[in-house]
Amino acid sequence: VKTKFATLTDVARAAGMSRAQVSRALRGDPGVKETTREHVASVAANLDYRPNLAARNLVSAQTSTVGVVIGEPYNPFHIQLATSIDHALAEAGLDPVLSLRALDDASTLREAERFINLRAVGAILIGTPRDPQAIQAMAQKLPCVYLGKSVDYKNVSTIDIDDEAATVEAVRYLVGLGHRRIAHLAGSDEISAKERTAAYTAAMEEAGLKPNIVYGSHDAMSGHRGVDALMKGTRAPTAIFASNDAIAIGAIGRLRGIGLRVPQDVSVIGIDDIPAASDAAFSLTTMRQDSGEQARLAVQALEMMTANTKRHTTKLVLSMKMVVRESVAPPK
Amino acid sequence: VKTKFATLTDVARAAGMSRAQVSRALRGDPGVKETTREHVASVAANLDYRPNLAARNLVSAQTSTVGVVIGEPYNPFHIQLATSIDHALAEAGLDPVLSLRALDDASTLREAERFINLRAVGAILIGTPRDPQAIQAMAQKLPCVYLGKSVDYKNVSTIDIDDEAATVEAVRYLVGLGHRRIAHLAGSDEISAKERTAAYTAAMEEAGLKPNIVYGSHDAMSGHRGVDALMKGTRAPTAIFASNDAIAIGAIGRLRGIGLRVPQDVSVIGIDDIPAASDAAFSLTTMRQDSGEQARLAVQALEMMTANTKRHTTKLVLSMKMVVRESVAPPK
DNA sequence: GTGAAAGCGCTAACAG
DNA sequence: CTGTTAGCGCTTTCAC
Repeated sequence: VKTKFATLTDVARAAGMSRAQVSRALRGDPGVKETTREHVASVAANLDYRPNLAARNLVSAQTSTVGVVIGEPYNPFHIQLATSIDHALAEAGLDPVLSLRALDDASTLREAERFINLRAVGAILIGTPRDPQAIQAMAQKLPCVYLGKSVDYKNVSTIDIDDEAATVEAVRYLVGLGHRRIAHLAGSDEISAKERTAAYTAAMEEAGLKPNIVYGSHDAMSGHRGVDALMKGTRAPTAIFASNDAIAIGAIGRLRGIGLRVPQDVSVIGIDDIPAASDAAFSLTTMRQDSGEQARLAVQALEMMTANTKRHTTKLVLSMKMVVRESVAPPK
Repeated sequence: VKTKFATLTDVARAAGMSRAQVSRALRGDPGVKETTREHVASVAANLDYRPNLAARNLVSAQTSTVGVVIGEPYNPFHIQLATSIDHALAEAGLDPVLSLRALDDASTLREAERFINLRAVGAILIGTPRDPQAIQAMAQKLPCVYLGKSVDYKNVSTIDIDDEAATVEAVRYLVGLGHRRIAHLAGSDEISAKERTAAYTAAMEEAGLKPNIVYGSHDAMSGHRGVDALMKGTRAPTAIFASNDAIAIGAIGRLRGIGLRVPQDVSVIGIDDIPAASDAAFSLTTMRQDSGEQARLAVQALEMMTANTKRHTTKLVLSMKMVVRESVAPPK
């Protein structure tokens, strides 16, 4: 049975006062007597009143909706970020509308369309789209905050990670421990992956060491395969710097699979600090990205863009902190 | 700069006709001359017109919004389901509003609240909440379809999986291959996990075999630990029936880690058929849950509930199909 | 096929 | 502190 909802008018009548005052009372507007507010609240509860968001948005010409696009739904770190953003948004009184549809050209535009029709105040984009033009197009239509590595978009606020610094720190750490043969399990053509690979190469050369790179993608399977490629060579590494934690975890699994111990035989270090990294089974040493902080900054950046009349874009670069666990040791 | 959007009135004026007709033209209403429609479309495009969904929903007193709650965001199968539902909904002309907030008492109610205020036509719930009361409460407020194992909720359509049949099929398959020592890596207290464990026990006893169960949870780490528990015993199993693929994959990784080959030394079978299961690195034999079909049926069930005046609930039980890959072999 | 009129449920001035 | 008055942008009868 399609139930009709009680309207403000119903509540006003039942409470014996004007709709305007009821509206104010319900929204916690300052100019309402405390007793009135309580009375209204109880009447509304009795009637099971539900504010109609459509009406509210229509008349106030603004919403509290923020579109959130998850670039790689199967990437645990993206889910973690999305969850953090969800909370950060809620704290700011904003309502996320999530999208799982990957950021390719067509679907991005379609999602943008939807956000616009919803009159969303803006969008937060997680992850690297293949096509920078798609996000650029989206940014033309509503304030966008991009989380993750990106080219220098115009009109887009970005929360970047200092991949280079993190990579250098990781490599130097391994070098400092005495490792000489440090291999790199790289991602593919995401910008962050490329930067990490470049920084790795530079750091190795700086230390007078020869880079050893196996390309793959940012998932566990890739780590698995990467180890196979690495270990059949004549100069097997004593340490592996993985482009992210998923790869690192896949690599650890595979190393053990072929009878190698971590870290006694091979050390492994990753980037991200996904939930699984801290699990005792892996105890992965890694460079932590603070998803909570990124989320908070993203929401803040969005608010800056919407508050001012002139869209004030933010460009931030966050650094990562090393989390030392048990997957790294000096070489034998 | 906060841009104002063009309204229907603007388009109507520019097109030299009434708002009503423009509205019909834009929405593809039948009673509009073809030339008119084209004209309106081009004028609207020129003005970069965006229909205001709030206004539309308000006046038509209905939305195309469907709330979708993901119970376990870190469970790849849930993400897969959510993605399928996303597509199925889009095909039905409905708009998903996703929620990552787990289904505990408080947040469920809060999400329900939000869906109601949005005047969503219904909700699709993925996964097993700890608290059945929360979902029951949600169902009282809007049509709900529950995906996954559940108690027999009233007023909730459910798309169930035949865990028992799938389990029995898996166990019999192993028995048929000659396995006698078949262990079970169980989940925890999710209903589906319990059912699988119960069916496993029954199937083992039916075959005159002694059950061997290690409890854990539905993730890869649990498989890892489960293997450790299993293999240090005196009667190590020749086959493992895992309560889901995540566990199975964790188990395979760990088996290899301790020098055991899969399937030569130990066979492993799972349930779900998550993306990683088909990866060459695991090649996991498993019982497939068809997420696409589940999604389609869920949307269909929702439509049945909203179409009829009396909410017609659906209770479906889907069976799984075995996908034979390379993680299972006869015992040595 | 097309237009005119009448609101949907709510908030935002503006008065008191 | 509270009420009155106007609509927000759109769809929907109901005419023509």
